[in-house]
Amino acid sequence: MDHDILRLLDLAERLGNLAEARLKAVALPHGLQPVHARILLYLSAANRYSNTPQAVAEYLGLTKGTVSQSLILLEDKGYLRRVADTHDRRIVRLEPTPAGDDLVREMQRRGAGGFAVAARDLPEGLLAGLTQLLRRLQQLEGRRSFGVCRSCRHHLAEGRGRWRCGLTGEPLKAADRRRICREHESVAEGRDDAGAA
Amino acid sequence: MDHDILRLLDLAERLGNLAEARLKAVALPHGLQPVHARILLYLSAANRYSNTPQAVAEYLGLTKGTVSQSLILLEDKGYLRRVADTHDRRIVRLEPTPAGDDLVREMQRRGAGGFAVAARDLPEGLLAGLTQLLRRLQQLEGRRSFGVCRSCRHHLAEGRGRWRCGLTGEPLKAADRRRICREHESVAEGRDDAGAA
DNA sequence: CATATACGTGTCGTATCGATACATTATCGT
DNA sequence: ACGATAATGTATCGATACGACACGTATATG
Repeated sequence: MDHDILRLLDLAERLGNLAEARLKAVALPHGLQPVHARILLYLSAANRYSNTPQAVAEYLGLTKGTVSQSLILLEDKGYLRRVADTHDRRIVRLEPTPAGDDLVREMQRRGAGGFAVAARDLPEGLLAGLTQLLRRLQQLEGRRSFGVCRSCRHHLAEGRGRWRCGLTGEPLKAADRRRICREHESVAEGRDDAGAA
Repeated sequence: MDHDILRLLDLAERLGNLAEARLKAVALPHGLQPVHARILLYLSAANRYSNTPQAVAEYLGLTKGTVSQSLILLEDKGYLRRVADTHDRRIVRLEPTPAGDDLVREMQRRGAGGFAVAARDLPEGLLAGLTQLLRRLQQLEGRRSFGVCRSCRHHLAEGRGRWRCGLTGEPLKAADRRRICREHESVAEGRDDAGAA
C-alpha cells in the first residue's frame, strides 16, 4: 500500500514533466517560460475571489516574490493587466488581456492536440479519483484545495437556476460556478475522516 | 474530451508539486535538492541496462550536462558510486552505496507516511489507468516508456520460473523482472500491467 | 480617535538549476 | 587502421525560486 502511493506520485511527476514539455513548446515562441504559461492558464480559470498574486502563488506552490517577477513579464508582454480593487486597495486583480485569452486558447488547443487521442478509453473514474487524491493530500499539507466553485461546501442552490456563495453571500452566475475558487472547501471531507465522497 | 486531458495534466502537475515538496523536506537536511533525490530513487529501481547517466537524463527529462553535475554531487556525498562497465568501456554504471540505499528507504518511508492514508479507497484502476496514459503520451512524444521489465514485449517466459529478455537474450532473475528498464516497450496497445506489487 | 496588528504586494540580492556548446574518450563498421 | 558514431564530462550563461525587507492598506483594540 505504501508502494502504491509512491508509484502514484512518481507517475504524477512524470506526467507533469510531459505536460510541461508540451507547454514549453507552445509558450517558448512567445518568449514565455512554462511557469508563465501556467500562471496565465490559472488566471483564465480563476473566479473573482481568486485572481490575485497571492492566489497564484498558493495555487502553484511558489512564493510571492517569484510570482511577482513572472507577473511583470506577463504584463510587459501584454498578456495580462493589473486592475486595482475598488473596495480593498491593497488588492491587485489580474485579468488576461484579449491577447492573453488568445494565447490560452492556443495552449489549450495545441496542448490537447494529439493528447486527446491518448485519453480515449481511459477508466471511468480516473479524473475523479485523481481529484479526490489531490484534495486529500492538499488537506494533509494544510494547503488550499482550489476546486471549482460548484463542488464547494459553500455552494448553495436556490432553485430555478439560481445559486449563491454561502461564504460571501453573493449570487453566482452559471459561468461563475465552473471557475476555480481560492476559498474552495470539499463538501464531504471537511473533517479528517477521509470518507469516500 | 479535450478538456478532460487538460484537466488530467493539470492535476498531474499539482500532484507532482506536492510530491516534490515532500521530497524536498526529506532531502534538504542531507544537503540534497529534490532532483538529486529523484535521481537516487530512479537508480535504486533501475535494472542493469538502465543505470547510466544517459538513462537518468532520459527518465527525468533533463540534459546530460545537468545530470552530470548532480551525479558529481551525489558521488561526493557518498550516496552513489561510478563503476566502469566491463564490456563497453564508454559506459559508466551508477550504483547507490549502502548510504544511498538507506536514504532511499528513508525517503520511501517518510514520503509515504501520512500519504498512505490518503490513498485508501481510491478507485481500483487508478494506478493502471495513469500508467496506461503515461505510456501513450510518451509514445506520442517519442520518448522511452521506462516500464518495469515484466510488462515489456521483449519479456519472454520460458516456463518453470525461468524468463529471458528477447532483446539481449540474457536470462532474468525474479528480482530483475520488477526493475525499470530503459529498453522497455509496451506489449500490444494498452494492455499494460500496472504491476500490483 | 490613535495605536497596534495583520494582510497584500512589490523589490533586491543570492543560490541553484537547466540548457547550449564544446572537448574528450571509447567503440563500432568498413 | 581510420572515420563515424556515441557516451561522458566541462564551462558558461540565462532564468527561476527563495528569503528578507520595505511599503501601503485594512482591521482590531483601547
